[in-house]
Amino acid sequence: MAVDMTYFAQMEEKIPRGKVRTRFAPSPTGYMHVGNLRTALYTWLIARANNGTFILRIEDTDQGRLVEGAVDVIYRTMAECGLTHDEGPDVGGPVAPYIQSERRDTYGKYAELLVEKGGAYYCFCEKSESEEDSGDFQRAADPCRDLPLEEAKARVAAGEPYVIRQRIPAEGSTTFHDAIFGDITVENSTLDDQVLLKRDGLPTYNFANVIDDHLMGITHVVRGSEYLSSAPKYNLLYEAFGWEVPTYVHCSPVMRDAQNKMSKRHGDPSYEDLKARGYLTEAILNYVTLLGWSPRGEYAEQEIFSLEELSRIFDMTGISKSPAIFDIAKLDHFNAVYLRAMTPEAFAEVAAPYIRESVKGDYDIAAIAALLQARCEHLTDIPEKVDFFDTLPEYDIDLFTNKKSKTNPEVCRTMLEKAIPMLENLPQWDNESIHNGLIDLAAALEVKNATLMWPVRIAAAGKAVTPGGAVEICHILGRDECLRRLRAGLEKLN
RNA sequence: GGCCCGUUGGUCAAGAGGUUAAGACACGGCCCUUUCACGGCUGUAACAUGGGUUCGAUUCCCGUACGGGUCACCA
Repeated sequence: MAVDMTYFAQMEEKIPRGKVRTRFAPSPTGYMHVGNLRTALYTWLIARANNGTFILRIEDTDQGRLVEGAVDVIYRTMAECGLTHDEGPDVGGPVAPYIQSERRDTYGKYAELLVEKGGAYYCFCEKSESEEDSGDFQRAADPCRDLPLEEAKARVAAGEPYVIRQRIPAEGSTTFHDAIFGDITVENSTLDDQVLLKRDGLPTYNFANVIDDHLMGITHVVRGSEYLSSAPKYNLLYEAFGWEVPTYVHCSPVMRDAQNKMSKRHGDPSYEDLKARGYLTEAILNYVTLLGWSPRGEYAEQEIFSLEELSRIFDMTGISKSPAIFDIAKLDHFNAVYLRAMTPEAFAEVAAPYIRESVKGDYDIAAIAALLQARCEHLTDIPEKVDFFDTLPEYDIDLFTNKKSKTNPEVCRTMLEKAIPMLENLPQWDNESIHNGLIDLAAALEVKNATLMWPVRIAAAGKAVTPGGAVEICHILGRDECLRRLRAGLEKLN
């Protein structure tokens, strides 16, 4: 059988060269795990930091695991995060198609090419499950390994079922280089003659990966460290084809605790879950980037980075070798930092829907948002904090007692008796007027500010802890509602 | 079990053969203050372990322990 070399030559010609090219190649399983997101992020950053090209490839060879709508989740998440791709199924590109199921024919051709080159062989053995864990692993001496090629081809032609296996050298060792882990050497005798092309004619994941990465001109292969052990086989494959080996960048996993990866099974949050829990995309990306990577040089002390900034300074040598435990408390901190850094207007805009969850009344939403900005770590904290605006909660008279403010029910009664007429007669109902009115009153009464402020705030809000103090709450409530509540509080004290 | 990888405070982490071993989160204290926050200051807390090499190792080498990964016609 003559192998059609023009096909391969054409494929080679299409490969773009001279620029860094990276790819994110998810299987469409329906979720963007935090670990996946981080891999996508690092992959994208490597491309951007090197003025390279970032490619999205969908690896859907496992038909059994397909999940409806899963590809959309990927597109949506990538777009939302700003991880724009230059080539992909939706935008096309010079080495299309970018969906593995549409590249099916290619793999078989390359598998046969590899057989011709001696790097693989036809295997007719039945798969055996029996000899699985027989203690120490010994590479099975496959009888088909030494079958004369002509004979093997004849059996193939006769319709006998077969797989194509990689021919691993029996002796020697293989060394490959990883950008993070350095040189790693393994004995070839510990490597398996892995299946490249399955009985059904479809490629195995490892094989499809090598073929696609080469044909797409990928220069940096970024992936999880679970593939570290199979990397030597990849190397051997590239060598057998006579192809240039890409730079490997293996990333250690994101863990939920010291011994388990983050996983959906354990209920660990995906990107979408985090969004639903009130985290900002920017905060998630910033935190996730730093989980397993740290900047060097002049940026070594910096922790807050925009994606744009990262895309300029990201340096893959800062990726760490050891696994990192995901710490939600630290994410909380990043989220809080991002919330506080927003302009009041921008914050009001994102906070409004959450405020509206519990505030239906006709209140100044922007004013409420202003109180919230420094006081929440998640947007989802908001509804509970502002629930007192619509309805004054039932509250206990004990709330009027506060040691630090030097208040007790009697004192509070006096304070409210004095505050109510003053507030009734205030010429203006704004923060400054209310503030001055109360401060002046406290001075006139010769009590500390807190002694007066405390009962006013308690009566106005009915809660021990509120976003904002007496002044702001009175203002937002409006004079009528505020006075109604203060009178009710006084009533309670009488 | 074989092979591969990893191990700096509770967490993320910087770091270098000689440092008072950064910084951030969390935690404690203080200040500010109209509650709570924000902000400011401050404190507790770490080089897994045993051998080498060296004048000197947390840093380099070897072993051990612990943890992870991998050993599919899954990806």
